[in-house]
Amino acid sequence: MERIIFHVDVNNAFLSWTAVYLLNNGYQEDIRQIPSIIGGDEKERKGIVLAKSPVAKKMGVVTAEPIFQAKKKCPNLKIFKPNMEWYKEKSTEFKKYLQTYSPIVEQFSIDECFIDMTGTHYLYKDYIEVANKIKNEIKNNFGYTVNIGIANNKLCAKMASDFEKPNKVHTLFKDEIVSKLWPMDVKDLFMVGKKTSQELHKMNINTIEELAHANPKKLSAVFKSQANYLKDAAWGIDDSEVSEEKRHKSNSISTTDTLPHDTEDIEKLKERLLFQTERVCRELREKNKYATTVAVIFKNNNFTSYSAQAKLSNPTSDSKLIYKKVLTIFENNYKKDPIRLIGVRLADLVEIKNEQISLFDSNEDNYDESSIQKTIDQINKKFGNDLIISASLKAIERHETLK
DNA sequence: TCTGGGGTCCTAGGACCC
DNA sequence: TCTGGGGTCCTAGGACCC
Repeated sequence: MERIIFHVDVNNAFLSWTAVYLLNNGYQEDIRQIPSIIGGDEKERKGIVLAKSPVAKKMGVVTAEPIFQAKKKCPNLKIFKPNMEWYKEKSTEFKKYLQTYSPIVEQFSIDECFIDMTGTHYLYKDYIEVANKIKNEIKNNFGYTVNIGIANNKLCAKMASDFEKPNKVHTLFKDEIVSKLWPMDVKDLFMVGKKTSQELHKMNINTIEELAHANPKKLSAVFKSQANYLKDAAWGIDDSEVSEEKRHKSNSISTTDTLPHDTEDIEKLKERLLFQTERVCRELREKNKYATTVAVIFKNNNFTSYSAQAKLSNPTSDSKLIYKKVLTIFENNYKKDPIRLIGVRLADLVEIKNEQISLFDSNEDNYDESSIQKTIDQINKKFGNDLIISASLKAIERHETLK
């Protein structure tokens, strides 16, 4: 039986959700109707466009460009701060609502879900009608609009939801590939970014139709294993399942900060790493997971990035043990260049702690305190003390510094 | 005050083993 | 006697997504 997949995409998610928040809180103007953006703090060097209103878009404002550039294009631009807590709330509410239509909902990002509607035809005869119902209910109940793509697989559903915005339902069924997908520019195909489209254009492949008919050997020579994906995608082929778990199986947790000023100050960098380690470890413990790999991420004033990673002897969620590893990696890899951004990443996360008793690790220095820290996390959460760092963590920092 | 932050997946190359 | 070749594991970097 042919599958039926919906892809539901919130239109201008951050901006729409902020608009709803403001209207709920007595703000008179709907910021979706004026030239506006959601953007980071320019003073903190986080000043880029995260989302834009349709009016701002019309004036040439694009996502991820610096705010000062956006202002040039659009002098009367109004800028609003992102509110991630609120966005997460709206995202959860969005997903929960969609689950009332099918048990198989996959959250693809904060503002996108796939729904497997196959087998719901006993309940809903006409899928386009259901999609319109969902779209309208979201608008009426929650105050923002969505696009819905309907297709026989995830890839085509995703492509369809992107067609014409906002507040639209589109289909891209098998028999519509030639008429709807093929005329599109290759750069609009999912997973074809800047590099890939440049390479394709060099090969004189400009439309998805041309990609569909491209010589497989030539494609493979340039794109290696990606060639298979490209060919399949151009023909609208995708067998992947809508799966709820897949997205929950996060295999890494990371945090990075762009610093207010470039710095070569080792103490400052280490202190930043300390807070970041605490941040990612707390998230790790919340998820009841243990990390196997620790990485430190750098970006210098030339925008050159580098990173280094190392394995822990045992998976752990103990901030103290992880911070020790972070410092070792930092000291062995920091190139003494002016640092613009620094961060910590935990990877190869496992569910169960693999307690490997090592003869050499049985000293006090390597005693795993993760269970104690979990308790501390809960207390901190209860009393709202978000930034308490345990004294022992601080001690490591001092100790390592003195060495 | 010029270019964010959080992810996933893939690849090339080195170390090591047989 | 002038350097094979398969396999695994690991790391760094890059492409891509929202």
